[in-house]
Amino acid sequence: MNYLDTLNQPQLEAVKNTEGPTMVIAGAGSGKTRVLTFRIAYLMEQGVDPFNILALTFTNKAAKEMKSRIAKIVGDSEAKNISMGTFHSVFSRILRHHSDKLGYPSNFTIYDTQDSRSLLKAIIKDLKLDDKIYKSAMVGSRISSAKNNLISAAAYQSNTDIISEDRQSGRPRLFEIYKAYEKRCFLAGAMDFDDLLFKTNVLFRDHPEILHFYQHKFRYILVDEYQDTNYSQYILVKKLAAVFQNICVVGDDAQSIYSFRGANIQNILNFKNDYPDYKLYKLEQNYRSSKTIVSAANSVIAKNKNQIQKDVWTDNGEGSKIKVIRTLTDGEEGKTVVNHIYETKVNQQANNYDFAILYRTNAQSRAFEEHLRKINLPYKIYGGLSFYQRKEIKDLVAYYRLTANPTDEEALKRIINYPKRGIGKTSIEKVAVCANHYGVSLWDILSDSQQYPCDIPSGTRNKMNDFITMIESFKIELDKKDAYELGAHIARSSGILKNLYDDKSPEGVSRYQNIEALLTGLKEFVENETDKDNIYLNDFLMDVALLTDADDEKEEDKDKITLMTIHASKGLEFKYVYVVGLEENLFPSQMALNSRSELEEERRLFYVAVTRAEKECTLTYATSRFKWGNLTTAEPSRFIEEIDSKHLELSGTSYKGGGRSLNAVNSNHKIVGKNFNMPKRKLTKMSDLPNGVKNLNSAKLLDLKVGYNVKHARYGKGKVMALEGTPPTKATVFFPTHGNKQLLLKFAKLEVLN
DNA sequence: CTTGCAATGACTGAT
DNA sequence: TCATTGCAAG
Repeated sequence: MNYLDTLNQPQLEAVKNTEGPTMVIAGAGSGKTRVLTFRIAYLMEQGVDPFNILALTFTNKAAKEMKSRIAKIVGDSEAKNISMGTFHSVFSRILRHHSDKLGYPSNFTIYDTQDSRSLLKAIIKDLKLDDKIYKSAMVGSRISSAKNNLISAAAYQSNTDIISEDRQSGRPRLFEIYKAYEKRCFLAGAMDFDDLLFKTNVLFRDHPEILHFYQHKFRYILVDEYQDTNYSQYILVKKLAAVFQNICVVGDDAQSIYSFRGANIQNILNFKNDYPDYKLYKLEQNYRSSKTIVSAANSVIAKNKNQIQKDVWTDNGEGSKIKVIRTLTDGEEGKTVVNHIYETKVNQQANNYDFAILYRTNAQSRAFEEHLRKINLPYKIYGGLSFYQRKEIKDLVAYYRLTANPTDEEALKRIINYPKRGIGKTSIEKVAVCANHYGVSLWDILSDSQQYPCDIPSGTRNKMNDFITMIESFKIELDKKDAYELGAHIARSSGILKNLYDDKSPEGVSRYQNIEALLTGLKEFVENETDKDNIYLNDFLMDVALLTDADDEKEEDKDKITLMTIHASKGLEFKYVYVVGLEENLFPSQMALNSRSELEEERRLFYVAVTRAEKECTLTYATSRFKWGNLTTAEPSRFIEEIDSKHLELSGTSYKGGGRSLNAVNSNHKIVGKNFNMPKRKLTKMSDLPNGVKNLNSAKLLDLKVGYNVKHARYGKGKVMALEGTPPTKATVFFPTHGNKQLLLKFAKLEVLN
């Protein structure tokens, strides 16, 4: 069957009308990704060269998936030539080609948020400003939003509105910080996330021939999640599309949830002004969710004033009502949701990957983790501290970064005394003062003491020289050894591996394992890249700053329950969705209660959350919750009341059996029910669990039945004779060599052989 | 310069 | 609650 036959009328038209400006307004679950994918495949079938296609997606993962789907239609070798990825990754690649035009090295470093904050702190200190008033996070977001609006440090300083804003907020010297930050980043050969877009704009502005080249290269441009683009991104797209105007933007104004990082919902609303002869397609049929869910979501989003008129509907079944569950504490919320998941899993024969727990803030994940661990349900947390943000990983990567780009100030500061080599704070401070004085990088001061004399005691000077020599010895290998060889060499020679190996604490062991994992990743990276003969460390560094956990999902992580923020869940779908922490001041967030527009964004966020669900959506809240260590009381979120009450489960069976009392909601949806009487069970603290228990084939353990053959690390093979508890927590296992043994499943690390 | 303990402030969201 | 920062003592 032709893939086009699977599309409905508006989808098909959106795919086949390939020429000229096009806007696709795609309601939640309306097959937006399919349209994008098929449109690209169709373009190629019409003879368009993949080199001429640019597709900007919201995550690297989305790009990867889309590419492989396109490859299935048009073939691998063709698909891989499409320029597809996030704004940041696509434009960082372009910048690497032309960085000399901006005075940057081609292997410039990408500073992540941590690096950027740390540099800001240093600058605030240098300028002798009060770090209580000039908080790095505050200053950082101010600079970020300036960049996203294409305002350079110089422009910032001469913008009277901005300057008076800063004066009024008591931070008149903010522009000085911005100036110093811009300069220090440049000296370090580093760009932050916003620079990747900002500098590309500068490149296109100052070098028309380069812009011209890309305007003609990218004859067909597609932008996903257009509602979440900021001004900087908007201008980039507009410039690139100016010649051929074959621009197709896809989005949903109702799902615009990133205004905090500069996204401008007006971009989608103004498309018609930018391209008056544009074609508009509306995808309104939802294929994802039940009627109840679609209708409930619609009833909520209708409360927003500012939106493009559309009518999302579905042919799917009615589905079950949306459950609202009240609990007394956040801990109980965790337990209730996890038990609910367990029962649904058993009753509906569902997979782990069918479930998602969505929350407003990362800090909420804890209670759920704790209970999921307790009954051995495998889960995966997205967001929060990603693998690449862990200290030990950042340390090793800092060695790589410094090797590739010695002027990288943040990398240098991070590792010059790690592992300890006797170069302390005061010495580094001295070097920093010198660097400022000469207007060069820290590395220049360290490596050229003749040209940049700096009063440092000879003992310390020697240690510094040793460090410099070491980094330089790595540098020589940059294009001799491949990424894995050099990476492993650095890990060994720097002393990091030994340092962590000697640390026998549980944290130390896990750090060592993480380093090993990074090296394994490097190896895979080298082996998977088949296009080139050799993969060097630079290739790896190129986008390591842009990688997130979601981007390299491991095979063993596939069948796990998903825990993530609602922001991170955009574009995903799950059979069973739990939206938790529905409390005033949490969701909607306290910070969003000041203005209508902020509250509307929270509401869109809630809309996104509910529309992730296919079959069932459950809303929970706790009447009290720990915040910063003390208990605070909470009111249910206004969003619960905003759902048309006919879709809510007012009372009844959200639980089966156990004779527990059920939550009840009266017709005014004031929640009057009692909390559950939870089965009493000794609680095990997370810290009590042995290392590595978390992921240990717990999926299989759940389904353990009497008669199964299992394997125990010490006793060998055995047979399950009896089980206790639902879910099973304890098992009696007969081992031919040791007889009957009572085992706690949590600890026994049984391997299921059936 | 390093170590260990007390004080402190952070919880929106993320490429 | 937890992780980072500041300070005093070795």
